[in-house]
Amino acid sequence: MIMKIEDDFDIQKTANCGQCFRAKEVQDGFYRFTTDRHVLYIKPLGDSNFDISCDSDEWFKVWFNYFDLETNYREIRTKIASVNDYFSEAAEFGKGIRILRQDPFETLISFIISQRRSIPSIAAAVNRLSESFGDEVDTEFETVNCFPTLKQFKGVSLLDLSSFGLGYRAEYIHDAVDKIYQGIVDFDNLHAYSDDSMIEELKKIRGVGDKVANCVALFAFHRISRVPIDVWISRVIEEDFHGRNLFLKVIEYAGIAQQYVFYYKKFATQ
DNA sequence: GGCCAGGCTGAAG
DNA sequence: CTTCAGCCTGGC
Repeated sequence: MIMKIEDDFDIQKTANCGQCFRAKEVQDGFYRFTTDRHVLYIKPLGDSNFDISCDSDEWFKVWFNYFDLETNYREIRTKIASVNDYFSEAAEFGKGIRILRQDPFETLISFIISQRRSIPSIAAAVNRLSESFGDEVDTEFETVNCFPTLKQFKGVSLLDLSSFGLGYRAEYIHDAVDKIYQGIVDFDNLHAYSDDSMIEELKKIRGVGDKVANCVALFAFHRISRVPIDVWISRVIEEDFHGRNLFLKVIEYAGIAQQYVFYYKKFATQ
């Protein structure tokens, strides 16, 4: 069906800006997104129209929220752009990016894997895990593997995990699954935590530090004032902001500003 | 072959 | 509190 979406919404940028690892361009301009057991094929048709593969019921139950369509990004982008020239250019370059509300467990495991690796290499590892341990869902075009659930990960030994080219991260994933399963990390209730206590709770997991914890807070729980500081954002603060953390100037939506800036620094200025 | 990548840990200053 | 080597593996 056709859906009209008037606000900033660029499928390609949203899929490729580094916040998610399983979104993919499939064919004929369609992008495939998956979350939980849902699969969506979506294609921009121009003039704010999008061809989507699901019905209106699923769209409003699942995807409207996933793409954060109730938030007015145009308004936020304009405010971010008004800070200085750098933010203005980054916001223009990243215009259309939306901060997804991804599945928390998938986000956690994906960003544990992400440390010291490139995006394609992260995506490959996440896909291998999905193909080996995740459920299969049939769509009208293909069979898609879901990201494995906590239960499915629980059934995988550390030894088996180690055979996935995850290196030292295999142990971190094993620890994450273990601590969530045992309730040492209160994962199911994280949505009720304040930003700071959420980060603290996540950091109980081995291999989860400030950066990964902030990615989970931002990309799964939509805590949009959180700014994950990776090497690219550090470089911006050093090289372009002269050591000042200018994200503080737009703290209410600093996470969105961060994503524009990350995308700009990594893909436009290299 | 050598070096480095979208971090974290643990040890030492 | 801050710094820094070492870590698995794949890609160049």
